[in-house]
Amino acid sequence: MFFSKPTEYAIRAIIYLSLHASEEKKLGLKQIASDLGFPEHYLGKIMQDLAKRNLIQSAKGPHGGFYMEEKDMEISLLSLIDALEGLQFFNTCGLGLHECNEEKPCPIHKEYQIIKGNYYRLLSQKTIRSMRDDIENEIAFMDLGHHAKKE
Amino acid sequence: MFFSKPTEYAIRAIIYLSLHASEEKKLGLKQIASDLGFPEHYLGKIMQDLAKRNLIQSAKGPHGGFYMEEKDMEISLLSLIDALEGLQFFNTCGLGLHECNEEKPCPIHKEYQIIKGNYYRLLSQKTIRSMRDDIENEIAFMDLGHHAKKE
DNA sequence: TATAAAAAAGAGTAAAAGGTCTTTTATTAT
DNA sequence: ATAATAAAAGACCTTTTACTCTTTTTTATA
Repeated sequence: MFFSKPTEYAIRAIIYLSLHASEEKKLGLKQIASDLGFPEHYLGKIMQDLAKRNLIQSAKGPHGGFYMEEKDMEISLLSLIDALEGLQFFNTCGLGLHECNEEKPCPIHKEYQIIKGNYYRLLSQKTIRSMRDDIENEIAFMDLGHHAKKE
Repeated sequence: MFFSKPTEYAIRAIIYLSLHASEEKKLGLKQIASDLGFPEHYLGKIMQDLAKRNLIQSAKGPHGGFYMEEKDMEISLLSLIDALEGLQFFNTCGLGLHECNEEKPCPIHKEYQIIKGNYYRLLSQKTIRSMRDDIENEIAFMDLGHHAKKE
């Protein structure tokens, strides 16, 4: 994929929160990790990080857990990725060359720039809210697969 | 970047060979590694692997080294990557979901498929020969940067 | 005000990726 | 035949990434 495991976990956990949690119904780490099939304590640190950066909300103690405020849902995938691992990817040559630019382009420079541009656009257009809405309207899906809990 | 270090080293070394080596003028590992600034023995294994797969030619002993035959230059970046690390990338969901397909697309599925398709096309169109020609015609460049040897 | 619930924090472990060093094998030229 | 050259092979080391286990802190509520 394009980004690291922690970033993948963060993105999927955030989308999950946006769908199933609220200030009135916080979700505990244990439940999120088991529902998504992620390693609990590892996800714990990632959630901590997200909370510290104020990208999600957290509350300690009984009936505590994680949730998102409406404002948190405005964030785009791009900003999320930027916050978590930076956007160096978009400044990197497709063949790994250090000296590659418009004046001295590598053999795939032009086309690769366009592809990165399209990906950049995609990531900046998709907000947590827009993805949540698509899932709620069954335009998009995020199956839990074999991790889904019985009803 | 999109692929692993070994694949990056392989691609750049192959392009370098296509430009500077031939059956009459083989290049030794030492020179290739120092010219490109890659770790010598690590590159050695990668070259071994390429030779074993018959993607480049190698000869032991005095005046031995690596080179490419004209036929070797027909290979595309896509086939190279396929040979070195496989193409799972192109079958992977943009959000890491296991269950993501046309029927149950993830929230970025459609756009991501298009981007992957464009990247796939780029990689299959660029052959070693086409890239070598572009560099020889100064349409493209592959600077050695500070690794370049003095003339 | 004690207790239990839950996140926060920290230290340690495991696996994968990337890289080094040494020995062996094949080839060429003397 | 021998010596030199260069790739092939193998064992090992280092760093980074991914993950686990334990302890501490905060907070709601009985």
